[in-house]
Amino acid sequence: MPMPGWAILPAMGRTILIYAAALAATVLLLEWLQYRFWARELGIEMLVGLVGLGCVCLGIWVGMRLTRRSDPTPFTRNEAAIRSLGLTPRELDVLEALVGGESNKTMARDLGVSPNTVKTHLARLFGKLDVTSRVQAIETARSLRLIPAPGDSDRTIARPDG
Amino acid sequence: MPMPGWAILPAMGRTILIYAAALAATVLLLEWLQYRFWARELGIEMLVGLVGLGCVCLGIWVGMRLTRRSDPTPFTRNEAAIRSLGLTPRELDVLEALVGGESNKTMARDLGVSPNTVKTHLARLFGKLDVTSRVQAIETARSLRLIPAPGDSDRTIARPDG
DNA sequence: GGCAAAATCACCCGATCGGGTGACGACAGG
DNA sequence: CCTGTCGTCACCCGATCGGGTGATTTTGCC
Repeated sequence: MPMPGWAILPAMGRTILIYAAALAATVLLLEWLQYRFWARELGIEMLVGLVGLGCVCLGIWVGMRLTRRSDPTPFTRNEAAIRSLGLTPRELDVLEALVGGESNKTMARDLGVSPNTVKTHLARLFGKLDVTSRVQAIETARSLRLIPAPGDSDRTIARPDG
Repeated sequence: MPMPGWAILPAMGRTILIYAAALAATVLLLEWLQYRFWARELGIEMLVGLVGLGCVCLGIWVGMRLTRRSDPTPFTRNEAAIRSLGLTPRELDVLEALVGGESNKTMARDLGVSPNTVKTHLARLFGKLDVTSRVQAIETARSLRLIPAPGDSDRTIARPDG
């Protein structure tokens, strides 16, 4: 389910409603039970302690739900920026191949075209992104969400020692 | 404060201790107060409700503290990888300058050295990272957590001794 | 059919990069 | 004292890059 951005506040509101309902139900339940049996059996202190413990657990659960991030960030490509920059599909292919750090010759082989073609696409890409080097093109493209940044889609964990 | 890795669990333990102490203090406070005044004045239901409300707030606070800890990912530089690769401090400076996408000449001016020196550092960097291009060096360095990735917090944790 | 955009490829040329080698001074450690 | 590491700089040289121009074919659209 896509879950658009405006849904987060209603989601939190629903959580708060659930919490309020649970609290009210607990209070009602206690009001119904307490006078009859437990107040005399356990004593007021123990009863209050149990209520407090239960409410603390409930609060922890609520607090965790409130701060839980919906963070995975599946990386939606910025189509608006692509259109406003006038990037063609082939130029995007070259841009995606660029992040591999390969040479123009290798990218040309991977894309099935001539190195000269890759050079042409790259030149137009540099002009449209207003950069002068491959690294700057990658940085700019990532900041514009044209290509996924490391950590967006797949998380590469480093191993400290070999 | 360097805050070594083992300190995170004691930090959570401290939070739990604070929560336990607050709960105990609340219970003791109530035990001291309730019999004298409020139990007769407000009635048991209101008292239990107030206790529950307070404990829910306390629980929410605890829950938020427990989950907010691990979120920001402040990018701790992988010192182990730096040592295992044998990267020198100056090579790391060149590596950090590399992500700007500038030419060797510009990096040399920024670092206050000759372009030939930058070339030498870059050559050794490429050899140690086992790459052949600037882009690959940046990608590898990011995957090894040698330099911050675009998604990470841009605030670098202090280097140990400079 | 005509037109415009896109994609492809070629060529030239200067600047830069990447690899390799050698050298010199500083500095720590055995 | 000697050795190793680090940082600095220089030179050569081939490969690559980046910029520019021009041309052809394909594609889609009016």
